Amino acid sequence: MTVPSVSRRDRKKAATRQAIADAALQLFLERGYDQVSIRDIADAADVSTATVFKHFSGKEALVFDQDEDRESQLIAAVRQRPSGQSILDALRQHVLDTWPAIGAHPQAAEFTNLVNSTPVLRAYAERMWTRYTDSLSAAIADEFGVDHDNLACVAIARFVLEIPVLARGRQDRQAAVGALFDILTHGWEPPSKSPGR
Amino acid sequence: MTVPSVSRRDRKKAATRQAIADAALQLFLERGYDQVSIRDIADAADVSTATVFKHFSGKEALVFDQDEDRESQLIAAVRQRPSGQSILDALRQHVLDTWPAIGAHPQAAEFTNLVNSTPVLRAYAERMWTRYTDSLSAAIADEFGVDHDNLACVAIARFVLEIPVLARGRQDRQAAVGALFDILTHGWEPPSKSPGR
DNA sequence: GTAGAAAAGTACAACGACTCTACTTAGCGA
DNA sequence: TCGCTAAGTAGAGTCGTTGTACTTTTCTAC
Repeated sequence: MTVPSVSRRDRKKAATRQAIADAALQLFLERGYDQVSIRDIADAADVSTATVFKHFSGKEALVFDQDEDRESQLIAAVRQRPSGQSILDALRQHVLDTWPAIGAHPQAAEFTNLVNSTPVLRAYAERMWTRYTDSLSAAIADEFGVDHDNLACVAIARFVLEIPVLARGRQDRQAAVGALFDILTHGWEPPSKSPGR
Repeated sequence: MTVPSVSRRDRKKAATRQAIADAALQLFLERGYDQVSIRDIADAADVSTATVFKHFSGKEALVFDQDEDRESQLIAAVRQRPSGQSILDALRQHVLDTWPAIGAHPQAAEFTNLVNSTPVLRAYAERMWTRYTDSLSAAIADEFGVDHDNLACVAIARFVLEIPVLARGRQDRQAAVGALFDILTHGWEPPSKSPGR
């Protein structure tokens, strides 16, 4: 797939990064996040601790390796949506489309468990999404020709970005995403008792 | 006002806590959050660093001193609402009622500026609210007799708790809170161009 | 009042995340 | 072949935070 690395240097750099990420993930899954120090990871990957921080901004970033460019995809989904489609529908479709890939990991279950059972990782994961509130709301505001800090735009951006967080861990994520977008589209309705969970 | 401290010990304890919080706030406002170490604060308050952590769970908690018991108030607003009032209306009223007190600080402007210009503090402030998602959603679910992890209940709890975050820094917070609750009640509507900001 | 429990505070050492500086090494381009 | 640059290393240092063992203060019960 994506192998734009031409030079040997870039290849080696990527290899080092990968070695660190792999070592980190394995150790985290084995012992738990708090029971693994940066030094442990550096030793396992056979690099110095300084090198770890050359590749990753902090310990939490080691867990969420391929953070990718969610931001640009998000903006594109709004800007390049089919004419006539509402922004909320475009975002709903985008979330439904790009999401299965994330759960396709080999050790998805253990990984989810690791994140959910480590408070600092839960917090980091939530921030990964809400970090894009500003750029998403700016894109939405542009579509309507209003100020970037328009309250309705900031609000819907934030609410939409909460949806992945809320849907995580649900048995039927597709249905959950749909229900959450319905709340934003039509307003909240009290739950019905019978269908339960 | 609230002076339930009877014993001298409790009074002294509260005094040292206050001394630490005061010293911390002053230093933070003077130099900025990152330019002040725990040792600086401890020295200014004439206590040891260990004492600082006896009173506050971490450096960020020094900024948000009177965190109070927002949680119990929130639950009470749902549980003890007037009969016939919807949960969303009860929460809207609760937010509108209990909020002016927070902005009544003497150095409110500088304080807001401090928080907004320090990423770690922004993150902490957001988490202060969303931390109560679980208990609020449980209370809401109880009102309807559904499971605690009912999606609609978790979602509305989370969205409501985002409202204070979204309304912070707005010129007319009351109006902002109202508009945000309207989104949750009736669904999102695209912004109109003319009224602008 | 005084003894002793209980809590607040201190000094000090330690750990882990992270940064900085100066140095070495390896790939790249001429 | 000769630098230039970027990757990596070693090692010391800062800072937040915790744990341990000790002193001081206050409360309580005799």
